[in-house]
Amino acid sequence: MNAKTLILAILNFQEASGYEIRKRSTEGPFSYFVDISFGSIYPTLAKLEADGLIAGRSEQQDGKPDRKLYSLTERGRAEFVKSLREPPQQDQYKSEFLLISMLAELGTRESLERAITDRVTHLKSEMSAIRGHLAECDRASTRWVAEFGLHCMQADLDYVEQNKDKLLALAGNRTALPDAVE
Amino acid sequence: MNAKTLILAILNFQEASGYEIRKRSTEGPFSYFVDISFGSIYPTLAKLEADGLIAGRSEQQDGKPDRKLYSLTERGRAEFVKSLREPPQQDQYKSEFLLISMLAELGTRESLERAITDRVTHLKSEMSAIRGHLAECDRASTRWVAEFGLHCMQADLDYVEQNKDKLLALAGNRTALPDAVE
DNA sequence: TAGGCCATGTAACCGGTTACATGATTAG
DNA sequence: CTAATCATGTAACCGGTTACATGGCCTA
Repeated sequence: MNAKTLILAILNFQEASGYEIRKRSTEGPFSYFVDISFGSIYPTLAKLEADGLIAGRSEQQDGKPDRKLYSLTERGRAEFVKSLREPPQQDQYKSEFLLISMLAELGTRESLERAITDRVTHLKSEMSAIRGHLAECDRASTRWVAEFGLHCMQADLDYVEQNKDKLLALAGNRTALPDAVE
Repeated sequence: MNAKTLILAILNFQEASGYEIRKRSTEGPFSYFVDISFGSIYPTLAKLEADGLIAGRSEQQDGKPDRKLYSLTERGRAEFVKSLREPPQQDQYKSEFLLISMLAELGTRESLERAITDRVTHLKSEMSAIRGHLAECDRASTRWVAEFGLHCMQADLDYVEQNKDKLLALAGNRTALPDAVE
């Protein structure tokens, strides 16, 4: 999942500036499975425009800086649709929390407790953000994805809350440590 | 989650060569939340050795090429344990499948059907791999993580299987497309 | 005999992040 | 008066991947 695809996806919905693209990639319904920063947005926009996949127009605003609104060209839309129909890459999932959990014996009760409560609060806030998107949007496919997210995060939350004591009990338990994972 | 942390985590369990580290990062119990390639393992091992966090020794094998086994030094273990006790980064999750789903109207029935069945088979094979690790390992924390993975993947699977028809029904439905996500 | 596994390593490249530069306006 | 929001962009850097080089052994 690269900047190009994400930008094309956002522009497929509506015209937007680099700044708005960033906002949507961090706050909107896309935010829970992608994320990009300014440093990759602006150069990618320039490249996509040079390639003729998007077109930009400048807009003056009063009280605010000028901005450059980009929209998909016909070619851009065609190419994007085509790419969407190809088999997707597998999901990427990276979790430092799970690494810490897998080595819970090396942690302290405090460090583990903190990691767990942080995870729980973070999950809950993500879920309420998604509920917010859900309330504002009635596109069936966006709803499908949002419900998916809620369902999976709820499962995550349930497991962590129901099993946190087991994990906490392992803190500092050095005797359980060495073993061949082979 | 970088190469350094993962390598240290693997070596914390036991001495290993670069080649074994790669295997464990793609096949072992770590595989479902991390992944690295040779191109980052070998240079990182060299750097960690230069920094005195790990120590390598060469071993001759008959019928097989020599290999270099690395193990944690005292300093390496101390630094690793310390880093484990710091609050972890939030999980990273990237999914092209969800992007495709969010734009299901632009897909074809075939492209969506394929994406779904690929996801389902992939999830099932990951889950059976985890069940395999579970059968071979009795470290409580590793089991905790494995059960967590199974629980979350099952939730993913359930949602997809129970709701795939809704998604499929949207394929090619252009009329439902334009809308402001605002 | 072809392909896969064992095993280490390098070089080119790439896709991204972080930090910086700039500057007006608005809300607290 | 300070901080945040709006807005665009660049440069340095970094962490990784892909592909290549090398080569012996084993299995189908």
